[in-house]
Amino acid sequence: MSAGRRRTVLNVAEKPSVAKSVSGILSRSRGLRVRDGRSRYNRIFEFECSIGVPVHDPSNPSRPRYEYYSSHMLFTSVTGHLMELEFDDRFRKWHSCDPADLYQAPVRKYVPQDKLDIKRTLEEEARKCDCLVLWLDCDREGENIAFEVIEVCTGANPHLEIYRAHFSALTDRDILASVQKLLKPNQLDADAVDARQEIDLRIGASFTRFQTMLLRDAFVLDNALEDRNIVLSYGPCQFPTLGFIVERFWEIQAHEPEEFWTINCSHTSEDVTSTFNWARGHLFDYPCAVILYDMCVEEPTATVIKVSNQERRKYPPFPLSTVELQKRASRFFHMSSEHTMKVAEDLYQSGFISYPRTETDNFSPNMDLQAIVQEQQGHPSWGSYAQRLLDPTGGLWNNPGNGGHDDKAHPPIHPTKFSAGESRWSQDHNRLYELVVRHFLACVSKPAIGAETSVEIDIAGESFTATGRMIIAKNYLEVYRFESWGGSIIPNYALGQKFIPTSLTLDSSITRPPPLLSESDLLSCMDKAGIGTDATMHDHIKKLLDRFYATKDQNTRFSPTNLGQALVMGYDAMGYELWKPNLRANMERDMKAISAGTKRKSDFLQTCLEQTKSCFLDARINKAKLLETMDIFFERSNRYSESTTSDGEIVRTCNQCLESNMMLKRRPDGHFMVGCSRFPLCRNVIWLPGPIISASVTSQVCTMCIPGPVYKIQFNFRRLEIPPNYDANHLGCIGGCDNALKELTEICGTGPRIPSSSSARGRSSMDFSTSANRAGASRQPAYSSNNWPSQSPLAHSGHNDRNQTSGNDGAPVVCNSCGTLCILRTSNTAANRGRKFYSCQSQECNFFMWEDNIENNGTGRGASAHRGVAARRGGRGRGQRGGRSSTSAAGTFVTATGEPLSGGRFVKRTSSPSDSSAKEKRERQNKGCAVVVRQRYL
DNA sequence: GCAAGGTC
Repeated sequence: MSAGRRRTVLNVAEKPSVAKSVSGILSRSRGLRVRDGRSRYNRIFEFECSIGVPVHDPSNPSRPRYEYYSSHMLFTSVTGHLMELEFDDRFRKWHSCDPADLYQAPVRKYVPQDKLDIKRTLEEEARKCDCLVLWLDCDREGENIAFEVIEVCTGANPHLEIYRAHFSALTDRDILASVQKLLKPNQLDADAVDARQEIDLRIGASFTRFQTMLLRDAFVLDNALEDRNIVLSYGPCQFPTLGFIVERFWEIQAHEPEEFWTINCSHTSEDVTSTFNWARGHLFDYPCAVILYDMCVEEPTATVIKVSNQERRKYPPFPLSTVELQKRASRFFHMSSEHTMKVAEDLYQSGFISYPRTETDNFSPNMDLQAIVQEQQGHPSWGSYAQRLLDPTGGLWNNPGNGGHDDKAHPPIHPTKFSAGESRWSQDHNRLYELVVRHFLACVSKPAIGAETSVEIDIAGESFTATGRMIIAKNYLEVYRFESWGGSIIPNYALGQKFIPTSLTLDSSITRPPPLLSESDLLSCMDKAGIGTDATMHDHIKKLLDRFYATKDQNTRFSPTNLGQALVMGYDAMGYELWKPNLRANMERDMKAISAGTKRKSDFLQTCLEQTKSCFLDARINKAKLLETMDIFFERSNRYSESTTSDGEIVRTCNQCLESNMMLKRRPDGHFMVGCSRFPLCRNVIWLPGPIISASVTSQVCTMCIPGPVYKIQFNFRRLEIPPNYDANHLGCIGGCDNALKELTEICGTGPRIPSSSSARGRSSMDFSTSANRAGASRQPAYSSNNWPSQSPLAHSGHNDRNQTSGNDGAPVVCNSCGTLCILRTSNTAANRGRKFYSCQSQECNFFMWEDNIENNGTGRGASAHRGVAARRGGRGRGQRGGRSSTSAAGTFVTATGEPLSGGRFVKRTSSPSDSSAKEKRERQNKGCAVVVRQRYL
């Protein structure tokens, strides 16, 4: 390119509004023409302008020299990403491949149907041009979109010279400077986004297909979910968002109220009552509180020991970012984040507010903030405040604070056009516009100022403090009516003054669980953990509602549904943190490394996909855990997942017909078999043991069986339906080498499962832990990731139609490692046939003790095994809740009534100290200590 | 029919 020669330049912005604004600035509105493109939203602006392009200077390679060209500018836009990532056609149908294949399946970027018009515009305009200048937003996504535009434009005109404009705000200064110093686009930023897109697609699609096909047809979901087309999606943003909701819900359920005590003191003087707060706050120890209280009552004279006066300030909020807009609209107006964004988008489109998707919470010094205030002077509600702000003698103006975030693309949300309300606006349009304007006016105002008086008194050595506040200047609070600054007035007290309190009471209260997460809380959690972006956070929340993973009540507080809980519980039980925010945080860290050039996209993709695929395969092998947690909340359906089992998984080539494959299949009654896919021409079949919960073909090949390869199968058995000396998780082979599998088939049979008259779902009656929801009980099991569901009432009832659950004294037997009820069973194994043993019903604990060992000394083989496991698992088991430890020795059994089983080394199980002290507290409270004193002083 | 990210 030779300096001075006139160029034709195609400029592309990320959205139509930016194309318009930048064209206006660069043309200085002189000779600006506009015409339609093929897309109705993306018009083309034309004007003349000079551009500065970098020229490589060998003498100073790090600082390019610039050459300037007068240019004919064509300025158009895209609308966000021009391309989408998708699997090749043959992997797109759900049943076209194993979901695990999606980790290697070829992917391609393509322009979707609704963007083809924009693509054609770009191609047509690119053919006329010498240069392409990219004006996408200056963030990683913008850089990635830039390369999508480059691909389309160079496809039409390979001779284009390509430059990137960098600007941090749509201000004259920034834009005019950037066009004079164009740079090259940054491939590393675009690479980071490519990697993110690919991983999101592969993880999301594989897990979504896997869990949908596994669970949708296997359970009778709630009525609302009975649409068979429901998708049980997994996504690296939606699941951590669900995780926040579920964790809070479990926290609430696991909360155990605790009583605490406070000494409250008040004093009325000059018709004003001051409330004095106890310096100790509150005590959980009742006797201690009573002693201190008694001392105060004995010598109730209060002495003023300190009086202080201080000026306090309440600062206005930082300039408004998207997340803050959503949080505040939710708090002030109960608007959902999704609705807020819709209304904000509408206000933006019609020019009343600035771009509503921004992380920036500080104003660039270049912005003319006074001009924005000036526009608002005529408003009937806040116009006079705006006038006062602009009055230099009023002293109300204050430069806005800096919240510390800058996305380098958009300013904070602020009003861009005056309105006293439009006829077509809904109430929410009015509310949101008012919030944006008042927030802006508040940002440029002085903080509120108050005078705070603090009085400290001493009663019998105990200290109490009363605080009063008087607002001296409301300042920003005058216009920001959504916030208040509570103040109370207290009378004047003099140092050394003595008085008798009007009331002195000992009051009890109980600790309360935290509230359910509000939308504002949820947005904060997501923001803090980096889940989603300002433009997508509300989408992730809405997705949880759409998928029936969570519900939102009238107070915008979220609860997980049974489905949401079951899924999170399932992944948690598998030991994966797929529902926690770490995955996304790690991804963000890796994206930064790719952008910085310290990590290569290809290396990162390879490592990350290998790890994720291995996690996926592992999850599939452990799918029984997911099925188990679903069992807690839902009944099994008789549909069984035909979709996953009709074709089956290949185990080996059929050793009879040698033509087809032997496939692992699930029978319509839920049992498993391995049969030749040539059936009925070939009738080779291997029936598998009845108590199998799940079976998955692994990639491991048996080294003994021929003809190979014979792939091993990961079995998961129902613990209580197989003899105790067999492992519930068994990697087996159907080729003939696996004696354990043969024995289990012989012992347990291949027929239907043990029927249960008491089970609504045909479950084994001993499987008590899954009943809460089915029985219509309102209480769901409390659960946290280190805290298994508490036992259902059935667990303690001792009702069991098949198994004895009591010890030799008739009382129920409780496993003292995990606190779960035990059952007495009879062994069927050849070595121990007829021998009785106690079996802990907790599937987490899974251990047993021979009954004859208990009667001898309680330290037999079973006890040893039990101890070993308790140690391996850190001594914690299912049903054992934090803070409540068993008082008995490890590896022994005691009865629930606290009596030891005969002859053994057993320890009495006492009620917890907190239970007895709580009872004592209640009794003492009922004696009315506080009431007596109230009578004395009132 | 899957994700998350842009945007209209």
